[in-house]
Amino acid sequence: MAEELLTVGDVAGRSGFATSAIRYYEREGLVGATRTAGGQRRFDRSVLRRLAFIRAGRNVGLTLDELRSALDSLPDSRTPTKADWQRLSRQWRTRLDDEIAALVTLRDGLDSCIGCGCLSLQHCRIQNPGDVAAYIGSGAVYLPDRLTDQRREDPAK
Amino acid sequence: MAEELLTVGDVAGRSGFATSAIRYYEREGLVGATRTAGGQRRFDRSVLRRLAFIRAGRNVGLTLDELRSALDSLPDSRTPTKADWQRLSRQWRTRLDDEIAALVTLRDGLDSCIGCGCLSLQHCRIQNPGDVAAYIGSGAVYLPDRLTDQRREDPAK
DNA sequence: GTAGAAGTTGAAGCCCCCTTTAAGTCAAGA
DNA sequence: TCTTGACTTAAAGGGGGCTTCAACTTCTAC
Repeated sequence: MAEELLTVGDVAGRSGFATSAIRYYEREGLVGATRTAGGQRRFDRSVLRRLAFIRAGRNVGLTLDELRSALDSLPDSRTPTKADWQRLSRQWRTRLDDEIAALVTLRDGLDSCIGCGCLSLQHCRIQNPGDVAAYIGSGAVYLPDRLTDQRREDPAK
Repeated sequence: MAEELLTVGDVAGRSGFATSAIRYYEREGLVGATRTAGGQRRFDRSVLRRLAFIRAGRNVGLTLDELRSALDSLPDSRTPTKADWQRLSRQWRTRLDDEIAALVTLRDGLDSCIGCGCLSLQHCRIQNPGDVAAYIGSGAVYLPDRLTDQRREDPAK
């Protein structure tokens, strides 16, 4: 018997993403799908791993663009191995380290602000955390709201 | 002679905010302004301190709603003192501590993920950082892009 | 064969925080 | 007085990441 394929609904149920999100990811080229004769999407199980990667990456603060690039770097010719996934997620560690360092710098600056109460536009470190910005670099960096929004949408509703 | 009042352009030059942002903040009730007979805004110098507070707060990740609430808690009857500003910004310290703790938890989870390469939807800690979400609470929490976007817009352009 | 659940599309909407644009009005120096 | 730069407004736009809607079509269990 052939491999069983999954519908969007199946994928939604197993991944925790809404069907609309999964369709959006397909449109955006983050996941692939075949079609039935009638035009409905059918997904290989391997999409679940990609979606797991996407969810984890979003939690770390990566944009869909970055995730697409990362996923595009996976080999076409063979099923990605554990080592492939490790290679991609290892970079996140650095990213988180940088974000943490940025926040610590900001907090330390804030401490001195609280002490002086100045909020000076010229001097206050919380006003001008240039070193923080430089540390972080130019990419979009943020602690994702997703983190505060962990309740997965109910697929039964 | 009476106190000199500032135009939006003056305020923009001194605060580093764009004039459009300052007008927006006035519409949203974060800062006040009087009007000339001709309908132009005139700002008291005290607006600069409020804007400094707003910029710092945005850097820490507060929304304009939260900043409005904070600013509304300042006494109407007298000029806010250093102690008033300190009271408000002291809360940010806790907030940053929480954000840092959340990121550290996430990073530690990621370490184990890199180790196992699983990205399991059921088990992976980076997939389900429920403890992190619980720690942070329900408010919107994020490391603002603003931090990565520190170059102030040129008021002369 | 058919009901009804689940799938399809494109377009529009949302949220937050502003920026941009268009079409004009005001203020201040020469 | 006149010129010119700065100001005014309402309305629309943008970006990221989806969600929602309307109006169908397809699939599957009975």
